[in-house]
Amino acid sequence: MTENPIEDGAPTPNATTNEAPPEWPLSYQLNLPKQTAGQTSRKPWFHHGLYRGPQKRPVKILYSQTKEQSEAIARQFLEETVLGFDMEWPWDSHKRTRLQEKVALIQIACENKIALFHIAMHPGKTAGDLIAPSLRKIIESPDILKTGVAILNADFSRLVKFFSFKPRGAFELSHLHNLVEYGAAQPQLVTTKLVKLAHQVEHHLGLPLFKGQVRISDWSKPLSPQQINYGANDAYASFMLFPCMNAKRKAMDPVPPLPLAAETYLPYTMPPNKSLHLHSANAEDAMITAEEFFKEALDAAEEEDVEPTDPPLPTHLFQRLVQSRKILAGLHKVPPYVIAANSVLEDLARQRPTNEASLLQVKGVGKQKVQKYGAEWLAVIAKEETTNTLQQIQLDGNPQSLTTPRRDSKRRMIATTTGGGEQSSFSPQLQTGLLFELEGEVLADDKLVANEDNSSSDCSSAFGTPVPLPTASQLKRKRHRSPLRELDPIRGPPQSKPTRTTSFSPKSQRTLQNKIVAFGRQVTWKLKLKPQEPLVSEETAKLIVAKPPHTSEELQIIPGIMPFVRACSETKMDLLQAVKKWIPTPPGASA
DNA sequence: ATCGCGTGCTTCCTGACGTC
DNA sequence: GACGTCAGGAAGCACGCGAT
Repeated sequence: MTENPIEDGAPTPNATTNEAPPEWPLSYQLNLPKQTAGQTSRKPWFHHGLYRGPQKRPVKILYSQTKEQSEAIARQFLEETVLGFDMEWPWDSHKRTRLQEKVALIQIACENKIALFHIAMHPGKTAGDLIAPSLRKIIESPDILKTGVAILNADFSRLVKFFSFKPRGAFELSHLHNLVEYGAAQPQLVTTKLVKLAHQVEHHLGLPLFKGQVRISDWSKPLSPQQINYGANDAYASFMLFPCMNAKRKAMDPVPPLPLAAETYLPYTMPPNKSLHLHSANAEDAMITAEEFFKEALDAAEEEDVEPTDPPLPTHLFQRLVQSRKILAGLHKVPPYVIAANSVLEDLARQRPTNEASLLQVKGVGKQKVQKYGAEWLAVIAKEETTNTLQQIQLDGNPQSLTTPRRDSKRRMIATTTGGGEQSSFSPQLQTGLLFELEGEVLADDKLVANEDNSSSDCSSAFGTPVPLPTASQLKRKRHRSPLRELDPIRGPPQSKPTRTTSFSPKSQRTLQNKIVAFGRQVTWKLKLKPQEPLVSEETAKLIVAKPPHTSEELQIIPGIMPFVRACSETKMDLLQAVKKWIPTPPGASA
């Protein structure tokens, strides 16, 4: 049995922050076999057989070839509130005439069992002959959500067209996927757009879903083991995705309501790409669009926020940019205003872009400006950042305290669990979904969710977004340093450790910086996908030398370091070890 | 008023992708 | 295989911007 999806309380735009990580919501969990030493690790395909319940009970498969068997099996599902749902039919069913060949197989799944109703084998000529009453009841009940991809326009439309059923409770998984994936960060993307089941399974359940030729095999004959596996898998995946994504939804801030059943507002034909409709918390309205919901939430959050939205203008950096504009104007023999308007320089100073991509985000800066003046602007900004950071490290040894508040910080604070759009350095746990931890001894082992390159060996990839790096153990450490903890108004920021700064001669510093940059190049060569920009900038190298990290925590708080850290992990090159080798821990310093 | 630029919009086309 | 959707690129055009 699963929880009732509707019974999670009336969501409000001002829902409080969910600090506690959501737990895997089911008693049946992924149970991968332990890897032995030296064994090549590779992700297995998603398979219902990989899940185990209490006392290691496997998922049962119930297969019916007659209406009577179907009735007995269907009755076992009548008390469920959510069922994975799928149907199969011969790919050339439009050429066939028998009703059994219009809908050959109906699959439903709950947490502990999967039913395969092989309609093609049922004798009879009418819908009443073929479909057991309890199965029809399940299909037509609005209180039993049937979850699947394209369930309305593919599966349910067939049941309407050929069986004259009135199916209800079609829960389109793509809708929930879009909701938890984009949420408040990009509400315009929270639409009814369909997303492949295989994509969703890999994304949320962490394992690839096999889709071979069996999909278009003949479902009208007795099923082969491959067909049974395929049919059972699709339905079970459709079921598993719901509680998984629903847990992510409940972890969002604000908590959006569940999407409405698809048939309540969408046609049975291929749905247009429109804004997702959600259950409304307002008793007067039955529904609210996702865009409206997040707009209300944002407005409410901004009303509470009394601080000005624009950060103060960093006048020193602005003056530097003005000087730089003069020089550029001289070089290009154009008036300064052609290089950039004052407002553009102000935005540059406020937003402090660090690469060409972020330069392009600045209003008034396009490809041509980036090409002509981008390098100069980036250099001015980087120089200013380095000067500031070094000064700050000398003052308090905490480079993180320098993070400039961004214009859209509020929007990011109400971002989603897995977040589309730009990732915020304020909320690493939200980007990766790694706050989703699985229970159980097997899943608690970092090494068990296999991956070809071992780069995503974190257990939570089976529930969060499978983001390769940093590893789960690194992120667990990070969790203890959660930004929420650091911003906690009651407990206040954690006590900073005694700072260690280095006192190398300028020449030694330069040598060490060069070593770090060269290390970055080695890592780049090993990467399969080469980054467009150097993994480690001179500024970052300077910061490493200025305050050498001795733990991964210290390493990860260095501004701009994370792409480098990820690439090192991916290529199995130990950055921390290298730094320690070049810059040994001074005596008496605590790691 | 002028200039050069960025931006946004529309239209058309193509190919990829989605379902079974 | 059939059918439909959608994203992205290219091209052209209009408009707004800000310093002089």
